[in-house]
Amino acid sequence: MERTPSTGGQARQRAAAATRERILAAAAALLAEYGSPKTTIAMVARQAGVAAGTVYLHFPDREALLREVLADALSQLKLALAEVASERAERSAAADVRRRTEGLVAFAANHAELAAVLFHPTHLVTPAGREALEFLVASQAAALTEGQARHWVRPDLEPLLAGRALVGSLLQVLGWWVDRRRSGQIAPDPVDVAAQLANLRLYGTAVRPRE
Amino acid sequence: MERTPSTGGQARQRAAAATRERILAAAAALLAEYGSPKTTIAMVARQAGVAAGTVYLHFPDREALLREVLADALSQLKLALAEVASERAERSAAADVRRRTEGLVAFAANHAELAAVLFHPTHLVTPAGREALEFLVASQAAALTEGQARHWVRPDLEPLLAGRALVGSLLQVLGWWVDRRRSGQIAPDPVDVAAQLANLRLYGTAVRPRE
Amino acid sequence: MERTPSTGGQARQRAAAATRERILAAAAALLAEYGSPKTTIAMVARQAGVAAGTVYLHFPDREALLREVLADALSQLKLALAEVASERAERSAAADVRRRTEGLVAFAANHAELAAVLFHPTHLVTPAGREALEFLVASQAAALTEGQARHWVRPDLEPLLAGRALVGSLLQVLGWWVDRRRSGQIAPDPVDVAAQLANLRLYGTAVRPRE
Amino acid sequence: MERTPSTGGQARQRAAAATRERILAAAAALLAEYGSPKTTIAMVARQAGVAAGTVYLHFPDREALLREVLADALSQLKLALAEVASERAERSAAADVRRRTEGLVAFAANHAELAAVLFHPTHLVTPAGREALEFLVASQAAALTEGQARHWVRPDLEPLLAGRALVGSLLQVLGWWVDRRRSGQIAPDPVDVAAQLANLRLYGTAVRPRE
DNA sequence: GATGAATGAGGATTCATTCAT
DNA sequence: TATGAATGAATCCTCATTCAT
Repeated sequence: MERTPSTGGQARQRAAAATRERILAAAAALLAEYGSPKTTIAMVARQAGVAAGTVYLHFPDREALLREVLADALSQLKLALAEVASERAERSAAADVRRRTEGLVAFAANHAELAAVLFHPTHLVTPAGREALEFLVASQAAALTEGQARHWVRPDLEPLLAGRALVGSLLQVLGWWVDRRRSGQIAPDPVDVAAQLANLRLYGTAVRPRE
Repeated sequence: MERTPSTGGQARQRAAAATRERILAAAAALLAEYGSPKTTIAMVARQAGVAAGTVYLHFPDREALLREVLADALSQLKLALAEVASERAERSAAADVRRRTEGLVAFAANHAELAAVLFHPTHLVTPAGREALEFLVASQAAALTEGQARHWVRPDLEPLLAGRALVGSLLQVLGWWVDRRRSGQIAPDPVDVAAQLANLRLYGTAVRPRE
Repeated sequence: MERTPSTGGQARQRAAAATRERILAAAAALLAEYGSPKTTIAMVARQAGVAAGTVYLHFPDREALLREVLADALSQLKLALAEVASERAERSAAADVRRRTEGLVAFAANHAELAAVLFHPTHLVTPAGREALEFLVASQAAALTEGQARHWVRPDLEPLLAGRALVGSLLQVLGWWVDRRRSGQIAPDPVDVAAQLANLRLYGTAVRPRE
Repeated sequence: MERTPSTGGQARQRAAAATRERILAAAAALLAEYGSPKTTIAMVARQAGVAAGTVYLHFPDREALLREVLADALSQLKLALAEVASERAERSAAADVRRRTEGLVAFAANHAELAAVLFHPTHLVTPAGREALEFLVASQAAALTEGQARHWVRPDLEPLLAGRALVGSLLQVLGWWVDRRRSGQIAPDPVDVAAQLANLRLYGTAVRPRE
């Protein structure tokens, strides 16, 4: 799928890699802003300061470029989530959920562009976008299943279905939140967003009897 | 020099209206399947069994056709939801949420195509799609606000944020569910879907202390 | 080229003739305003208060309709000019030129729409428009030739060339003048226009030695 | 992220410029022959020996291409007229008019295609064509005004009106003349055309008392 | 590796013309 | 006669992709 550049001079290799990165960065910026259907190769090339043909030196076609941007974003997200997950700490169920939600919100805050790409609706219909979505669903489902094993999560929940619902709310809210922040509109504080999402996830909307 | 054309030709009027409907139906089917960017006028015309030019006899442009399909779908959804809402009955908070969720799932089941159009991610970036989304968010937020007034809903929830989260889960789950059903894959029972969504919404994922 | 309507009821025939006239009038109005390339059959039909198909009942095609509008306008012009020409009066050369020029300006003033159609640049490239032009050239040339015979017109002038030049100035000035009047802009007085055109034609621009 | 593209590839630049010129030339040829409404981009591309899309590489749209052809033709005309005007010579009024008229005729003879474009009736309704026309009217009017100041031109002439009339005859005669020459028909000698036009302009059609 | 001009297959839209009612 | 919905060829323009330099 990718092409290994010729084995010649290392400086050239490095330069080529840099070009490749510039193209990816340019594509990410445009995809975050406009979504896939409205982002043309010409736009990407211009933004990257590169000729249109150069894009095809580094990616076989438009589709592959898009896929790679999304894959990169997804792996960054995985990285961020893994970091949170790996935190060594005894945590209560609720604290764990809160911590993970904060991690997700932090990712959206710190990698706003990647988040905007990942959560852009038009990308959910591409293979790579769908893959990202399904990864999130799967990990949420896994978390729920594990939670059920530990009696943190209600046993009547269908992990796959509930996981998908949770991902839906996360994508929707974070996508909206990131867009607002990126476009300079007022947006709730990250701490609040995380708290709201975590509470909603843990306890739903209903008042709890005697809590 | 102007003259109002005679109103005659009712058969023709009916035929024209039928053509218009065929075009709308064809567009709905294709939009549900492929989303807006991949649905061309030529495809719509072929599916409707008319010439390409005919589409422009009934709609000023592609955009207007898309808008109308989405608007139709949205108004059908509103209709379905209003019906549920108008049911005269003393309902508990939980029963009310369940009933409304069932109504939504029923809409998705009975108007699978419209639901698929409405929930197709690519449509959320169009004006009409965004309108549909914001309508849902607003009505969820309103429901939450009212619930807070009646002490059904936890007062710490931010209605707009939580409403958006709820819409996210509904769109995600119902979109996925409708797609599976439409493509003939196995999909959970409507009753289960509604129950899961309602429970998740009411109580979240955590086990409830002594319930 | 034309079609004789069926021999049936006379009332119907009269109605049909009226429709035909309405179409011609509508076409004239639009051609005067927009010129041929921007005037569509749909526009003509709407303006005439008639269905698009009806136009084809009275004219074999767009081209024929255009041709007839132009032909009508030309024959009106011929009529107006013939009237002036037929005035029984002993006239000096100069008076004759002035009278004829006044006649042309009067036509432009009184039949502004026909004049606008006739003088619209885009019509000069159609067969009918070219015919109108060539008619004017021929009659100017004839007038010049006659003038030469009577020693009113300088013998060194090439009638065909000079006639074309005269037509050029008439079309250009009257076209401009009619447009201004039709669009409500300030425009010189008809008397002035005629006087200027006649003087220019008779004596050119140079001051005359001892006049 | 932006980067100024290297300026290299002079050969390519030259080739691109050549393509651009080929397109302009093709457009000029077709516009001269058929006028704007009948000249399609496909025709231009075919005539230029390029693909249709290539045209849009060099011109933003059809309109811009047309505008540029007309602007080029106009500037060539201005150049030719300026050359004549700048000739250092003591000239009598009549000699001056003759010289200028000869200059115009020479332009029509030497740049037949450009002249045909410029004088094609359908172009007079485009913004660029109108601009060309108004430029000519303005310069004729200016010449007349100056002539009046020097007592070469009759004081009773309205410069703007007379200027327009003169332009009308020039366009009409030269347009006709160029067309004949371009289509291989017999056409008067340039010297004769210039002489006739100049005489007509100076003295009109009437015999002059004692000349 | 990089360039960017060139390509051409679509895609949206218009409009003269036809024809069943 | 009149209608007006339907047709489809023609036109403008876009954009992913190629390739000679």
